[in-house]
Amino acid sequence: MQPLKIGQAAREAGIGVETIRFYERKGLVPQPPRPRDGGARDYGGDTLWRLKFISGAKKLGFSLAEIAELLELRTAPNAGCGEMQTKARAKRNDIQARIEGLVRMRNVLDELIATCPGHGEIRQCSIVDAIEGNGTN
Amino acid sequence: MQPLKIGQAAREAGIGVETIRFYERKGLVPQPPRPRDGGARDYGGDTLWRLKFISGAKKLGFSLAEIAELLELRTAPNAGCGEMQTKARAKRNDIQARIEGLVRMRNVLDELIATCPGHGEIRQCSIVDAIEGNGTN
DNA sequence: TTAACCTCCGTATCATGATACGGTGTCAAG
DNA sequence: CTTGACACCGTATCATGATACGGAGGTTAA
Repeated sequence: MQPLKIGQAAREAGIGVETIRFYERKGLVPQPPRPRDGGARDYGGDTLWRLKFISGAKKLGFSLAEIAELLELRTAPNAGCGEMQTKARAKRNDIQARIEGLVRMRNVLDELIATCPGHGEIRQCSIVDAIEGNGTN
Repeated sequence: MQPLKIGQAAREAGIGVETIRFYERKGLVPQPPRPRDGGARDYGGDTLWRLKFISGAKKLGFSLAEIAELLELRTAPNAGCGEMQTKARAKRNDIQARIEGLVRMRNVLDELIATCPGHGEIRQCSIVDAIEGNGTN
């Protein structure tokens, strides 16, 4: 199996080459070893998997720090599944809270959209007034 | 009516004084004129309204750039309610997509937590596959 | 063999959204 | 009349998440 080069991996993960190097510097993915023959590094296998994982988690709104934690859930020493379970639970609650915040946001927007007539002058737009009220809370 | 000073306005809008100045530099709010008598600027009226609007819109997940557009809509001569509604809808769909991703993530984590025996290797945990799948899309 | 296109690496720069710092001025209470 | 709390202003710094640049070298295909 010939090496998956960084450009290839970038395309597969839907990110940029520079971004991969950035993740390496951040320690989110290990930099694959350079082959003895001096060719390009191999970004396939686990490295590609991690890149895809990061890309996916980012789309869900996780920060790189959080993604690092998620990755640790898996990378951790085989010994204790219990500790991992605890971490997973904490992360689940994190996510649940985030969902609830977003649902509230969505509901407010739904209400605004429903109330707005959708035509006429902006002066009478109920959305504008409602957003202002939202700031005071 | 005596002038609403910047500190007062900041408290009313629920933001910091430095943040107001930052918004001024960004052009999101005009800097109120300094009175001829040399006292403090008046951050009441429309300025306060804008600060509250910004604060409220931020809570709904709008970026400052988006908020600038929303504010312009209001100032525009023949701006309609329709445009405002369109933007609100777009943001709503944005948020909805994020919610759906997070719900998937939460469900996978729930499954992991339920399936995990509490001991042994974490490698078989399925949490990660779902996230990875999300990255490829 | 020469152009096009990569890899590799260090360093620099950018965008976003603030927050902090330092100095000056003003005002009001004690 | 001094102390303290602000206002005002320019500039600096921060965190996060990238993206760009420059130059050396490798690979490939016309």
